[in-house]
Amino acid sequence: MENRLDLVFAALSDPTRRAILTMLLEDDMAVTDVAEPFAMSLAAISKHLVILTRAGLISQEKRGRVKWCKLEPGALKEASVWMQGFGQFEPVNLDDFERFLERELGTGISDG
Amino acid sequence: MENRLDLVFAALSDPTRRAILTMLLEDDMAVTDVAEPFAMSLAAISKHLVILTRAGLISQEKRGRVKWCKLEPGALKEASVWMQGFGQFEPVNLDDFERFLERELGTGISDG
DNA sequence: GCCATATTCAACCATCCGGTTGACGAAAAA
DNA sequence: TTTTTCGTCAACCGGATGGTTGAATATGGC
Repeated sequence: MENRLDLVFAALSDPTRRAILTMLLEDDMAVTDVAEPFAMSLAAISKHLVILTRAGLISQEKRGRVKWCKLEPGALKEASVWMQGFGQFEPVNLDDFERFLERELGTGISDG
Repeated sequence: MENRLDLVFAALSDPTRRAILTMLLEDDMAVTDVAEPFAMSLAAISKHLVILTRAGLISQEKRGRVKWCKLEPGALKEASVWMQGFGQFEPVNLDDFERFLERELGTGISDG
């Protein structure tokens, strides 16, 4: 009886996966290119992408032999709704977000 | 090298823990009272509360032999900021939230 | 046809997670 | 002081998670 919210939050709990989402904000990417900055095997990244896909956070489309990964930010909405119910947070500005991105990018990525 | 965000999202990925947070929205509660509606042991709930505490989502204060649990919604803010960066979601209304609460309360709680 | 590239699959490993039970310690009640 | 209540601890269990390596499966290029 696994909830969509379970899958989304579990997917977000890993810094590698959050970093992948962040990269995909920029543009769609092939699996190999997603894997490039990380100090782990392609197979490991492939598994992370499965988890993100199952959570609905990304979609993957194969064109030729290349599988493209695309961010699906809508899946975050449900989780965002859930969270905001607790804090009645004011709308967030993007400067805050960028600050967090910087901290995120400092962790979980080996080079780049 | 565990990130605060890791802990918060991991804590939120379990429906029992989300239900506990929802209960604490109402009021502070003793550990035994938190455990009461769930079909699992007190020890299991105690572990969940440790995880929520480490994530900063609740605080616990012992008065006499009773340990009180208190919601700390501020810990959600960082995670909320992170998430909103992806979707530029419009501010959420509380009707949406209540709808999700109903779905949440249908899972993970045995009676009540 | 043959080789290289892109990605996944399968097996394996160590660790973590969510639950159990039973023992324990501390505080309140009798 | 004895007993009950509150909550955690310790040991254990099965299954999930995050990583590895090597083989397998497409697809594209020469």
